[in-house]
Amino acid sequence: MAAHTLLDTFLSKLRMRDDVSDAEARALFDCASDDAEYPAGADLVREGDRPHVSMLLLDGFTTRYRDSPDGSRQITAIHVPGDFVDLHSLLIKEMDHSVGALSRCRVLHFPHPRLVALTEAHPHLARLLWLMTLIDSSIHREWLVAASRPAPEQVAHLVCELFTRLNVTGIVREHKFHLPVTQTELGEALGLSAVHVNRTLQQLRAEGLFTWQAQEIHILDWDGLRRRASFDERYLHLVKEPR
Amino acid sequence: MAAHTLLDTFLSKLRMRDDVSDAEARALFDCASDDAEYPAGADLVREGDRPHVSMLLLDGFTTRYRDSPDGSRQITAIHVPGDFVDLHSLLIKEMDHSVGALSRCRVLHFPHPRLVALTEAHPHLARLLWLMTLIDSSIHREWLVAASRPAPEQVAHLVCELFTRLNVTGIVREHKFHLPVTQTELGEALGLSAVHVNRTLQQLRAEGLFTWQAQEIHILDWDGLRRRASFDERYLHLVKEPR
DNA sequence: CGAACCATTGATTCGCGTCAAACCCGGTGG
DNA sequence: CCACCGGGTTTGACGCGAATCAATGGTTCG
Repeated sequence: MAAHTLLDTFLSKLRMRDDVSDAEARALFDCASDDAEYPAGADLVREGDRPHVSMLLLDGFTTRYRDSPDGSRQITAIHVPGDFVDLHSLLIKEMDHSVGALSRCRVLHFPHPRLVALTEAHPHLARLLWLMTLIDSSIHREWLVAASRPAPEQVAHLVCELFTRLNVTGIVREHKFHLPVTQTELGEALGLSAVHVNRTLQQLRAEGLFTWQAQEIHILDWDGLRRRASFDERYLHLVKEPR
Repeated sequence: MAAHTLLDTFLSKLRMRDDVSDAEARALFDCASDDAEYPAGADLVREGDRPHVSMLLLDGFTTRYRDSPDGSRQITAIHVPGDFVDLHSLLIKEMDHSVGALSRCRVLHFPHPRLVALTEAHPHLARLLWLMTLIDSSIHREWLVAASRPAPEQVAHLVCELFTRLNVTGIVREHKFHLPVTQTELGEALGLSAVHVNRTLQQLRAEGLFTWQAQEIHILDWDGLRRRASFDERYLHLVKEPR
């Protein structure tokens, strides 16, 4: 599949938030250069790097994370196909965290000079890219809110979020989707130990809300899960309006 | 003091990250409309609002927060003089959290239509505004990392962050600064109970790192505090370079 | 067929929440 | 001037959620 076919996923995410003219879409496509592939476990960017391209995730899953000197890792974000994984490096310049591949994944490069030129030529499109980073920020806030709630709520909330975000990409079918995240990694994202994650998953399974086996999530009771997680998708801003 | 004198604080924050031409500074100044004042405890914006202006904090302290149905409150950010408290509402449109005043505070209004025009006329300035929201995002990530560490580290880290951010504004003198935050609010920011915050503060005081009495923070041992908090200010991106 | 990784389970410990009460303070009003 | 009050701080007792330590299966893979 050609890279710019997959770019459509990103475009559709933009178009869920505002109209994007054909000219803008073309300018965006023209902005991409080559693509690259990484095996599971590889780092796409590392803390301290000064990338000269931003990467759009075409296929696979990635995390943003920070390692502590004591060996623990905190995952601060999970990215799904169609997300920009490090658009912020365009302006932040020096990475303050790393981006790692959860699965084999493919990315499309957007050289920074071209992106800068894009913001000059297409201010509206620039605002939409800005918006996408603002939504990332909103997700961070939501994780902060969730962080001080009991483990079952946290896990349920993350499942709700990923389900909702993946629904947009067409990856979900029949309330089932693949998520290449181990229980250890889930713990790193939520600030829980792998042991406790395991017990929490068992509990939620027993409640009949969803199953999570062999990296395959099956949501059995969406409304119940939403309630369990106090999930309110407004923070994802899946609303189309002039920006 | 005239409002645009205080706007200089914001300008100096921008200029710590990149050059800002006089023309750009003037365009920014012209973008402001009127100012407003709020008493401590008031909300500047509420979840669900659709503001038509963004507010620059001239004086005082504010929080971003979300209230849960069970009555608990989670503070996701603290803003200090010279910060934009809701620049993101420019593109996010519908607020997904509230902004409350920790102290009496004064803000300067920036009507959204003018800001949009600004992004069209001054792409570089637009990128700098974007950058400021990216730094907010970076702070969120740092809080996420800190959230899964023991209480004393968390508190120490927040003190380090605020000290560093306030240093830029000239509010700090002799390693002392005023911070209108109660122990309850500190708990709401860190996801700790007020009781535990109290005991944690006592412990840190006993360690001789800093004192926090009557909303006055006095840092006694900056290097020790940094070490205790594993504080690395790189995430605040206080570096000047072309953006 | 071991090595490595992941999921699972049990036992124990500990950080932190919760509940409850006392204390300290500046502000208010009789 | 003192009784009163409310918000914030402080202390103590108690219990729970989650970390830690340690060990056992299950799988995949070289």
